[in-house]
Amino acid sequence: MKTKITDVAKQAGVSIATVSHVINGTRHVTDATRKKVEDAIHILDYSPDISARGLKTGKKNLVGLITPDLGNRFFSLILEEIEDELSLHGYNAVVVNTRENCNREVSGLKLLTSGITDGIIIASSFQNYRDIATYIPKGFPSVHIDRLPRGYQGDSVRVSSFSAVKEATADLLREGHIRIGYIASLARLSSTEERLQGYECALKEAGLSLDPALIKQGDSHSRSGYLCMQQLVEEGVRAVFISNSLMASGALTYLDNCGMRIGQDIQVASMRDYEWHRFQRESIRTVEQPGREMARLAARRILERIERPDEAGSEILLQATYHKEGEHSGTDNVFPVF
Amino acid sequence: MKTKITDVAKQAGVSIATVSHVINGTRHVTDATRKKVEDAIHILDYSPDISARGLKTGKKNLVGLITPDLGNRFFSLILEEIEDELSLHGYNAVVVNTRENCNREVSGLKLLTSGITDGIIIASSFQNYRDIATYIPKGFPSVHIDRLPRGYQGDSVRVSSFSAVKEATADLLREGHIRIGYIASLARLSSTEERLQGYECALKEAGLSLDPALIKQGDSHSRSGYLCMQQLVEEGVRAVFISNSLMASGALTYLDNCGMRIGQDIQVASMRDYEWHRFQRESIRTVEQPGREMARLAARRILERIERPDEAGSEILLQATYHKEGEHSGTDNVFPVF
DNA sequence: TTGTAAGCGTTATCAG
DNA sequence: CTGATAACGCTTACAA
Repeated sequence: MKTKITDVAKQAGVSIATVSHVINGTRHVTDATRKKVEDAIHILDYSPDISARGLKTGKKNLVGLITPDLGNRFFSLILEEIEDELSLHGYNAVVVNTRENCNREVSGLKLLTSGITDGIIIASSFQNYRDIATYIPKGFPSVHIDRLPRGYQGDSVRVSSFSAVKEATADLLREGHIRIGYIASLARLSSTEERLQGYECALKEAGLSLDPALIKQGDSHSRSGYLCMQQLVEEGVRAVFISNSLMASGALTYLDNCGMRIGQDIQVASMRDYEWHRFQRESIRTVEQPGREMARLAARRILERIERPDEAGSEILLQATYHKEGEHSGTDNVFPVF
Repeated sequence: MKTKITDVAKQAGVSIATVSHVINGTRHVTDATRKKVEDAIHILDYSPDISARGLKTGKKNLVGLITPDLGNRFFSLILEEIEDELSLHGYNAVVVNTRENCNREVSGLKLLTSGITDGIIIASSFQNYRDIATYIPKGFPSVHIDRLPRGYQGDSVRVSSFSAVKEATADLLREGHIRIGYIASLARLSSTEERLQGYECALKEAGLSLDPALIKQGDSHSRSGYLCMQQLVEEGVRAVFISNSLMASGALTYLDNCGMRIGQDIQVASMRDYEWHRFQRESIRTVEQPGREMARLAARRILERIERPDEAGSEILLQATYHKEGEHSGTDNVFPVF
């Protein structure tokens, strides 16, 4: 049996109110009684039931985080950054990992919105907001991060990669590549769509038409990067854009395996979601996302919303940046994250 | 304002007891009233406050997970496996990421043991159990995984690498290597200690004395793997054992950078905590941990303990296995996890 | 300076 | 078959 506040009160010979007040420092008590209470707490190893406290006060000092893939360094990095920012303000964070599975996302959502947290930060796997809207109580503090389900109106923080991807593609075109392969990430995500549009727009402006055979649909994991790259090489492609780092890892593995030299036999451009040594060591052009900044902003935003739930939400939009080889930011980190 | 059970009762024109009972299917109601209640729930978008429910019932259907490093694929893999097993039994999982920081571990422990979960699974960063014992209420269902703080007596699941590491080291010795480098992981962990003992034991049995200069202390991250490997190479070492995969990644990066060929210029043996393509493609000997199995067992054990809190806890001990090059298990996965 | 008691949103035990 | 009501462990007026 876990000890409760009444046990402490009995042990200390005071009322439960007094115990509560010394714990929370919420009114003055004499040094003598304070000591008695503190001793009792120590003897009984008491710690308050935060669930009961939350029920009474409506405050939990906890924010929930729903992330699609903790095995992806991009998201675990975001998680770490959010944790840091929240703990600066006395909040804890708990995570639910959905693995891009919509059912798991729904059950995580139900869990985190039904009384244990003050608010949530979510990177949703859903394409349309209406499919999850039911599970987020109206007015419940929440900010969407990285991905924006269609139709969502409230708080969000994301980074636009459109311009940077377009620039990267244009750069490859400028060097004379006509047939540029594209490895796309999970189809239903807003980020996926936007990056692809950057690619398409660059082609269009160069007066080229889209070749569907050069656009391969991956699933954001390294395995699909490998397979898509294989197909593209068989198509005879000599330049490629890869729309996330995990798939880039798989793609590079394929190129290694078949002996193609990056920067020589084939030109590679890729999203760079996090520090990774191969990006430093090889001739890879990258589109960098300010992931940490996005995370910080999301954390601050959820805290604002928890404090002022009635204010209207809004979107924060950051920009990704294009880097030619050797121009990576954060080059102090030449070590693989992995 | 979140809708509560009284709102639903009012809307449906029944008592709150009835609402509760249709939600939980805990007594018979006529189809007519059931319908009224269900409609009301739907209209109002009601979902029960699990915190209040937990307060009343003492059941949360939630287990907390405390993990030291979600950026390490070893742990995110364990997390995924635990999630799967728990959800099979109707439980959810929430994670707290400590990043090997003892303060964060303590605050996570306080959070998860004080009313929101039914039990916890923890991979602790503490060396001695007494330093966290205060924060785990006596009798609170908990199982330790992967690492065993000194003095802990209850439920735990871990894998012993002693024999396998010894075997790996002996193998290198057998091939004529006398000066075998060792890159150790975080010093305070039981797993670190045990692996090092495997190495030392092999040397001793070969009649060799320990050379402290060949044992480098890392911190379990890839960066330290890089640096330690650099030092060892400067020591003139031509064979090395690396005691976790993350550090192996860093170490291999160093070897790449200075042009040393693995399996030729230097022999590498390493813990293999998860599937990783370089282990498949290069001449690296590995000591494999059954991480997924460990996770499954831990999940089942915590469920048992939640159901029967009074039974005595016990230790489950798995064995790591030594593999020479090309003998890796799970070779269907030739893709990098990363 | 301290204690009593109401109430947070549920479930469960009674009656009806 | 359904409705009042006590209780879960806590915080917080309100009293003393």
